[in-house]
Amino acid sequence: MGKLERHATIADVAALAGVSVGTASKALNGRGSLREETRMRVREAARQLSFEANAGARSLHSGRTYTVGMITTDTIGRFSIPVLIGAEDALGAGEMSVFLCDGRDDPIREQYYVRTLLSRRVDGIIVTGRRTEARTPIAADLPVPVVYAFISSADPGDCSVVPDETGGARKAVEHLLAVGRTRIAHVTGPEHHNSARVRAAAALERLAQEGLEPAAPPLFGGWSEAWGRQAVGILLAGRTEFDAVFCGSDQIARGVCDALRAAGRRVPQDVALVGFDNWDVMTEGCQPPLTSVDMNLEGLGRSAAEMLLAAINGSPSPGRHALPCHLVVRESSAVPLP
Amino acid sequence: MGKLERHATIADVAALAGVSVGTASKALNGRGSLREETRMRVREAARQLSFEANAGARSLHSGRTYTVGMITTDTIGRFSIPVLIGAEDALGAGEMSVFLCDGRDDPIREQYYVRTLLSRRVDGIIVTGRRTEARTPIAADLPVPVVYAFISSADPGDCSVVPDETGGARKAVEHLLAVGRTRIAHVTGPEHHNSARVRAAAALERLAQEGLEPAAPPLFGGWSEAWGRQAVGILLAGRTEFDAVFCGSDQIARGVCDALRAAGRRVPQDVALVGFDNWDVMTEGCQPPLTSVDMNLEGLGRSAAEMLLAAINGSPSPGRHALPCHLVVRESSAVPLP
DNA sequence: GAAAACTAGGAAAACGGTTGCCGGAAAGCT
DNA sequence: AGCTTTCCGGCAACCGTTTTCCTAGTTTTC
Repeated sequence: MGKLERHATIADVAALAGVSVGTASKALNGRGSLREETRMRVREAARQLSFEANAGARSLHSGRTYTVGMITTDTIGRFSIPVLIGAEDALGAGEMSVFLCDGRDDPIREQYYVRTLLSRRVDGIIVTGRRTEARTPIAADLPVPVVYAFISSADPGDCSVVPDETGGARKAVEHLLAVGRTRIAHVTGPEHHNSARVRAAAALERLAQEGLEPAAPPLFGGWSEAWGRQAVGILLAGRTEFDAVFCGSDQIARGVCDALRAAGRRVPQDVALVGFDNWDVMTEGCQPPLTSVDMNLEGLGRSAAEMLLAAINGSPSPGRHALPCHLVVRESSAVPLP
Repeated sequence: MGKLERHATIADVAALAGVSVGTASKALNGRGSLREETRMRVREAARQLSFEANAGARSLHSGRTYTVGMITTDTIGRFSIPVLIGAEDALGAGEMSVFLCDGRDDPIREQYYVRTLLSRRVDGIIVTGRRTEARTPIAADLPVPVVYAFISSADPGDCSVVPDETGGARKAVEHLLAVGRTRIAHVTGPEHHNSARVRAAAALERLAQEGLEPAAPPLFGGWSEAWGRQAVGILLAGRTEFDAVFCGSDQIARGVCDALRAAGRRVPQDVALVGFDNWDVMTEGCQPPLTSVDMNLEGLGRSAAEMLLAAINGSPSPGRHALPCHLVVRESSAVPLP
């Protein structure tokens, strides 16, 4: 299996087909007026040399590279990946290639990437990250459009696409109410984490709307299973009874589930359980399978990419766009048999 | 926050500095012989216009683009991501940018990506994927070097970097032997899956080396927790006793752990448990924390990137390179107190 | 049968950089 | 003063494509 020595150029193709370079270009791009026979001859020559036009040279002329940069603020993680996949998919369909840049929470590294992307003349940039918090804009006065996905920009003039976590939390509570639960507790991540606060606030508000109090003040802790287990201890030690727990993440929910079972409470008969993220590993591993809020991250990535493409074509969509979450109901919150 | 209209060109810089284009280029790249004063003047002009040399135009001349393509055979998943991160890191250090391409198990899509990457004149390509199986080469006679990471190429002349799963499985068994277990069972994924077969074979072989039989024939099933739980049922129903289970994945191990506890067997006192993958979500979520084999995927990605860089610079490393796995010991296999 | 109207394809100028070569000016030497 | 050397920096070619303009040849038209 030899290695082809070098890439064929259009000059090679032209020579082989016995035409000028310009004519070869026209033949391959369907421009100009050429005899069909000539066109075929050139195409055949190109095929024979497995010619692929040099995209760099081409974009030199067109001013567009058909590439975009994707920068992750923090690390490429569980949340940024679906966003990334969705975006890659939508962009690939538009014949655009994606530069991957892992920011690693390092501002220096991030700025280096921004410069690199600009020198590569990307047509646009997507910024994403692990959390939904608003962040300072990646740079001021960039010559290309930028879209923030999942994470959002602190500048309201920038285009950000985020999940509607408030709506998602509300849906979770509404579902628990619909299956007849009224003594609902909330266990979630650290209070300094934006998502934890937003989801907790939305849950409380929705309960208040029904004239209900939560079964306990929201329990802020970590995003781990261990915290979920620990939180159950706290709930059981408290005086008030509870018939449902809405958790800020699936991992917490799983911990809660395991601890409840260990304490002899049945899920969902005694306690209904709803998680957040709809992460298959957790929802399927949980016994019983876990009801959860899905943020549709892949769709979010896709939307972000579409907005970026629109912006590149001159129709920006500034502002913060919140995409709906939806609830996926499974056995952990199924109505108990009468 | 306005938008800069267009990228400054070196001609703009030259004009502002009052020198010719060629001189400007030399000043910025430290070539030629120029007065220090001139150099500074040009640099200042470049800074003022926030000039970034057009990488496409530049590579037109140098013949190198300082980009590589990363194609995932199947989907961007739990295994390909660390590989990808490692590779991106190593390449970024070498000032190379990465094109991300998600093959999605679709050969058409894959071929499209190969063509695109070639037209973008990448300096090399890394192919990765979800499984370690050998795959047919991505294409014959490519004009750029290719390295397969995690997945491997069926052509032994290609460069592949893979984890030494055999060694990893052996280490797991050796560890169980070292903590005094002799009646060891093996629960793993589907038999048609390469990793399942390789790991099982290595485990059996290592046992045989001690003159031992497994506590039961290897149990092939799925990679899920559910299968792990189910497998415990099978083991308990069998006649032979067992004092350890080596699992083909952490998810299986976790299922096994939960089911053992539910059946009243203590981990690690009654049964020691070792998983595979060292996936934090599982090893930490498990009660007790899970001992597991780590394939060092990030390091693998890094190695692959380094080999690719070497190949680009003219020193290819053909063949299949197996990188060592290591065992991370946690409580699930701790020696029981005497 | 000549002028007008097409048609097919070539020549050359971009696009944005890099680099080898060369010439002019200043400085050093006799 | 005249010659050589050194130092700066400009000129132009080149990288691979696209596109505009133009010309020569072929048809059509009256």
